[in-house]
Amino acid sequence: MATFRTVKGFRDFFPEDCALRNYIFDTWRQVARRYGFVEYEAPLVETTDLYRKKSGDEITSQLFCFEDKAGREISLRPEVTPSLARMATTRQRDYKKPMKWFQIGSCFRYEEPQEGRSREFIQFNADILGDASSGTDAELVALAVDVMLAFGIKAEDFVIRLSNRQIWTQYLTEKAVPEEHATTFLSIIDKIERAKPEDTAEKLSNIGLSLEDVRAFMTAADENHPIFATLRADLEARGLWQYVRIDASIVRGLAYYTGTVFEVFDLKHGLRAVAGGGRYDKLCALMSDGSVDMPSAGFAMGDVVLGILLSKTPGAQFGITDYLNSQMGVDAYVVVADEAQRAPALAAVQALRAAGVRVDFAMTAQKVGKQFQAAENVKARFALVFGAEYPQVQMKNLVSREQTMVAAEDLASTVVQAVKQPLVGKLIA
RNA sequence: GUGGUCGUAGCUCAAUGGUAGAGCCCCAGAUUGUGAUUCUGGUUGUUGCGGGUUCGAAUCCCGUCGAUCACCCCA
Repeated sequence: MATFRTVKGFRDFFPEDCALRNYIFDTWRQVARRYGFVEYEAPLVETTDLYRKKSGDEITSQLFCFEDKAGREISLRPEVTPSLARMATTRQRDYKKPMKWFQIGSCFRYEEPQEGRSREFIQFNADILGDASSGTDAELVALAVDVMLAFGIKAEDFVIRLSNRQIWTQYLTEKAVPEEHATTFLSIIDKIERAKPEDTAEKLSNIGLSLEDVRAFMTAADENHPIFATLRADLEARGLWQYVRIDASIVRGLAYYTGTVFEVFDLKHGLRAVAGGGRYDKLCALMSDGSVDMPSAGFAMGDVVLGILLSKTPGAQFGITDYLNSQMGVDAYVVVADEAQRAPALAAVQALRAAGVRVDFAMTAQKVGKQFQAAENVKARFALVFGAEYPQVQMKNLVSREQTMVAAEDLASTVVQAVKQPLVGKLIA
């Protein structure tokens, strides 16, 4: 039994886990680049005040915080948006608007871990800064949809639940509810599907509202509500409206959202939200004490729930398998059949690697059978046998099992050509 | 932070208060120039940890740590 283990809520990434993680990263990055986003990164730690200033109680109660050796209050980042707002407000004049930025990195929240929830998780963040239009919101929803599709997660597997906080602020204005109750009210709406109706009714009556009236308003706030009109037209034109379901109970816990809000949910497994985000028009102004007013919107997708969803979605397996095959294998395994030929074999290993071929070999003397087994284990496509016949080298296709002799001087160019050929599937006897 | 369930080999699990086991995996050999199968052998445990009850504890009790579920909320 190991004496040491990972700290509660933290994960190891063994090679197979790391390969899956890299597949997720590559897919995120590829789709974001397809949308014209550029990548940035922020520090893993910030002053605790940065999070106190904006996020609201939900997040600050989960901060992974500590004092550094000089007594400064520091927190591991629970999310990246505050750092982004800090960075963007500091140097926004250096960048043309709108700024389409994305980021991939770890975040930390001190909460009770369970399935889909760990204390360190990796987020993909995509944000568009300096554009208040609903076209921006549509671009972000479209990106979220395309990311899901890129993973092989299809329309029957997920949905974007979308709303707009303004329908509720308008509602409160109509009902003459004092503004200081707005946060309380949104918190009630957030829980309305989970809490007991009588509790909800009581909380609403405390701020002068009735559950029946709120319920009726929610039902009426469907996809025909005028507040969604331009966003809907945009997404319909893209053919993506089918992925969106208007749901007025989506308000999101973070304090800074001001307009469109949405979350990505799976439809078949009852998992937690895969992604979430929305419009935060006032955040940059808040973070810069009013000197930079930059309306913005964005969303984040976490690797943990996404990973669970990928493992449970049959259609997502092809992409993973392809990626793992391309990333985990090597092109050629050099077999040293005769130790007298180790020197030229090593020279060939280095020459092949210099030519861009992925090569592995037995670093100590091994029986030929062992070396072929090792070639199989590392998923090599070709075996290159250095033996008594050198300077002829035997080249064996480990899939088709065909063998040919190649002159040592032609080996690099021959292998380079061979690995470009499409894979021939293994025949099933 | 609160409550429920659980914790045995690297993994999946067995062992009714009475000597801690199996399968898989891994390593070596059978097999000295070809991948599979098979066979043989081998490593692996302070039964999460610490106390307690008992002649005797993997088993019962308490605590603690961890996993998981619910609350909370969300990536």
